[in-house]
Amino acid sequence: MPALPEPLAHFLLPEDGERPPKRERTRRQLLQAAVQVLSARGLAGTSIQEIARVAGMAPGTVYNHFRTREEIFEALAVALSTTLNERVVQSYQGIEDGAQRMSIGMRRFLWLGETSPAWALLLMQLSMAFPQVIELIKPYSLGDLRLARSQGRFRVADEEAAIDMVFGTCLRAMTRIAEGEVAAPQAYVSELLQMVLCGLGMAPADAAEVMARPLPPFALPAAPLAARARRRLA
Amino acid sequence: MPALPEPLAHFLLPEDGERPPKRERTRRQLLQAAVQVLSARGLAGTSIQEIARVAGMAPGTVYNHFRTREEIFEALAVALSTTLNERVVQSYQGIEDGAQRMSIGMRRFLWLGETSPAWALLLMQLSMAFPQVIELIKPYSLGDLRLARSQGRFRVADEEAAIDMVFGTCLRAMTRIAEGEVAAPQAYVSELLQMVLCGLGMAPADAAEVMARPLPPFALPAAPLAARARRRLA
Amino acid sequence: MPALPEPLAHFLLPEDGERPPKRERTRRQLLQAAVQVLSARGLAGTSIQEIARVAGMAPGTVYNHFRTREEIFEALAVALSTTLNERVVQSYQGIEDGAQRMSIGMRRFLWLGETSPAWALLLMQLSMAFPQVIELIKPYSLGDLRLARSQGRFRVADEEAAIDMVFGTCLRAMTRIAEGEVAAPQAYVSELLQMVLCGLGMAPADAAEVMARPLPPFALPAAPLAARARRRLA
Amino acid sequence: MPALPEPLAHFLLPEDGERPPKRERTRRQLLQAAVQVLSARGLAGTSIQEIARVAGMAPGTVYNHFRTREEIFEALAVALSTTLNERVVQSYQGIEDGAQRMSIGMRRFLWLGETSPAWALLLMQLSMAFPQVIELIKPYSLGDLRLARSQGRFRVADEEAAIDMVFGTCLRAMTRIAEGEVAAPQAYVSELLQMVLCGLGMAPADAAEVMARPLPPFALPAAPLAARARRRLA
DNA sequence: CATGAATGAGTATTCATTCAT
DNA sequence: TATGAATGAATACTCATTCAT
Repeated sequence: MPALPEPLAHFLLPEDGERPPKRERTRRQLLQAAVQVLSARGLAGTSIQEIARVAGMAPGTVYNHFRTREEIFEALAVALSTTLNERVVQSYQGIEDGAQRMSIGMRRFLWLGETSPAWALLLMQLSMAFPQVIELIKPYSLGDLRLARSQGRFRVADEEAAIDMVFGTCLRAMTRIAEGEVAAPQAYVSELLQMVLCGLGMAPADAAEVMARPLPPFALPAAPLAARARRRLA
Repeated sequence: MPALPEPLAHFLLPEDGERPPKRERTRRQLLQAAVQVLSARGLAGTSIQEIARVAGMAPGTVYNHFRTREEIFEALAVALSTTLNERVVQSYQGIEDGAQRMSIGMRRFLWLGETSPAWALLLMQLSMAFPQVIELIKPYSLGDLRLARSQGRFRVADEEAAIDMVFGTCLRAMTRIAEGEVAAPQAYVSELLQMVLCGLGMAPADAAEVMARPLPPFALPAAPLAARARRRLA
Repeated sequence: MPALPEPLAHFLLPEDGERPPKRERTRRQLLQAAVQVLSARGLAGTSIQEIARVAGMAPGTVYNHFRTREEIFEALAVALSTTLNERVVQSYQGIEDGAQRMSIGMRRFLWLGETSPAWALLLMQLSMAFPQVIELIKPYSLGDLRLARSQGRFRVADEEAAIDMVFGTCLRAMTRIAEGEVAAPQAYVSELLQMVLCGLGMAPADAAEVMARPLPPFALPAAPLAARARRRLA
Repeated sequence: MPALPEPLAHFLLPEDGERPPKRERTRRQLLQAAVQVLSARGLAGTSIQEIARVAGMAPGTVYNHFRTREEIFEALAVALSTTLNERVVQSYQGIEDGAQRMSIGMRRFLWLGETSPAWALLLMQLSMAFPQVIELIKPYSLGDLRLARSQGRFRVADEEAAIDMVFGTCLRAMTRIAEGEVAAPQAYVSELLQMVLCGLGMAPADAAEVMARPLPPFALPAAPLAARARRRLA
């Protein structure tokens, strides 16, 4: 399975210089194995025994970390969604324009479909089975939506409907991109998101201007304090 | 399982006055049973044996009509999608305005989520597993989109992206409505589709006006000639 | 399936100019279909439904002709064995030397393995499941064996053992030839049967001499009287 | 199922004083159960579920030891053939005369048909489905054949044909004996093998002399060193 | 904690046979 | 006689989960 783009790649790996306790290490190995099998076989086709086999462990071991088959997938769904979320939000930390913040979120999301189709499809699979995947992202989108509205950038009558349009469009577009059905993803994304922004009440010119701004880089998170301290000593 | 609204209810039933041959009758009973089980247990949880049991038949009988487990679901997906499609298109037969045609399609679709949540969720399940469900509808949407564009009602740069926004939004909205997560579906649908129409390039006022027009009735299809003739004789 | 050599080919076909009643014709079609399926799938893998399908009939029809699955195979076994037997015996009708008669029987048998491997393997399959295949041939072999003994050509202490050596050797050799494991069947058969004849008490020189005599032609049977009569009228 | 004669009986049992690990014990229990069911129902009629039932285990357990239905039968075929082979070869270890070695092999083989008909028939069944059964024995027979030839005892033109006569005759004779069709097996075997030896080029008197020599005892193998040591300590 | 053998209910699918038409 | 839809028991194989070691 092709690696995730850097800022996401480590969501299952120990932080730099970090050496998590064995229990945690085993758990991550299992989740990594689950990713592999899920990508290859799909949710329904993924068995505990194969996850264990891929992780190089005995089937029984899985149950020392997860009470149930479902629990593995759910843990994975939450971890993946949370990490993606964190990184995206962090990438537009300094930006004040609600419309731009939201456009960045959507662009980053669709960018994942283009650069890591396997991961994107995995995320889609999990989002269907585990609503948390989306529920975890929603608050951030809603925050940006309200910000943009208060700034007079969006003109939205029904927040709920707006969020549904945003997520519905992005989920579908991500799938189509990841499945290789979109010939020129860059242009496609640009046009698609301009339409969405217009739907949210922006004038076409403003939407185009927002989409023309550069996408801020997608950085690694600052290492947690403890890890940073340890690294300094080494 | 609550009945489908009238114009759809008969997609598995014999036409009025029709008495299909036994083979066809059994096939429909099986599909009906499949609907029940699918709704209750979900795609992955639906076994051939339970379909047979619900249909009051032996497991082997299923294989006189479908070569494979998949084939049942696929047949159901296609039948459901096709019927819905036919009825919707028929309901706006006389209407010339592309924007209105498209808005009617979307409204009718979401209306199904409201009036027949179980059926709507079934359709969603099937649409994930069988792309045909959507591919069968696409050409009609695309036709209306182009019509509206040629009439100067829509201003769309990328047809593909536009279609994805339409379908993505409607699929997600339909699910949320069917799952009862939307408090006031009427208003929600109105606002949602106005946003979509704006995204497709309409001015807010025009979008509002289109959405204000009445939804044409959803009629039973004219019976096929042969059936009508037979009925007249009876 | 490659045709059987002429004198055997017609064991499932109507005699020349013959037009058997429909019942008989259907029965033969079923047996022919059974041959095809058996050759392709083996005894255990042959289903009634496929025989019917290959014969272009409904499964139920089979049961108008055979009470049971077994019965088809048995009928086929007996028919095939009987026909082969008849033709072989007929081919050495005029020959008086018991040793030669027996050698001809064995040669003809192995010749089938070489010229019609598929049929030979079918015959082997059937002979394992239906002892009749062999029991039908035995009396003829035994007759020839006794003749040769009374002529002082064979020196055999135990008839039963002799017959078992003959059949055991021929059955195994036929299989190996039919499966293509024998590089030079002609020489192989010659050496093999010389050994068998020596085992039956002949001197090597006599055995060689018998095997050097030409194999009499394998002719079509004289048509049965009734058929001949009918043909003359036509 | 009647026990196998001693030297063969243990091919599924732990060596004396041995206590194999659990996995191995279970595997042998499964093979033993397979023997029972195969003998009673035949190859085609033997189901995994019945093997498991007879072994007192759950059906799934079988698949922890054999990947496939076939694999059980094959494992059994190989184990049975190998053990028989080993014991026979060992029983004529010190004998130098190739003709005698070969005659002992054949006699022992047919003796199994007489003393353990059920096992013999099982072996026949397996030998039809799994050529390995015979292929494993062939090299030894071929070795003896060549030895006898080099000693001037056999006069054989075609090794391949000779081996086929030997195996063909023995397989058929074994079946007939095991099925109780032979009234006086001792005499029968003696006459049969004299014929075979004559076929291989011996003079009748020599063949009779070889067959008159006593059959060497059929001993248990020397226990492996480790096992012997352990036993001494106990 | 990790192991991995064992479990046993569950699954899709096949197929000989019956029987109403 | 032929049909072919229906039957329903049978079967190989899977897999989440348990538990003794």
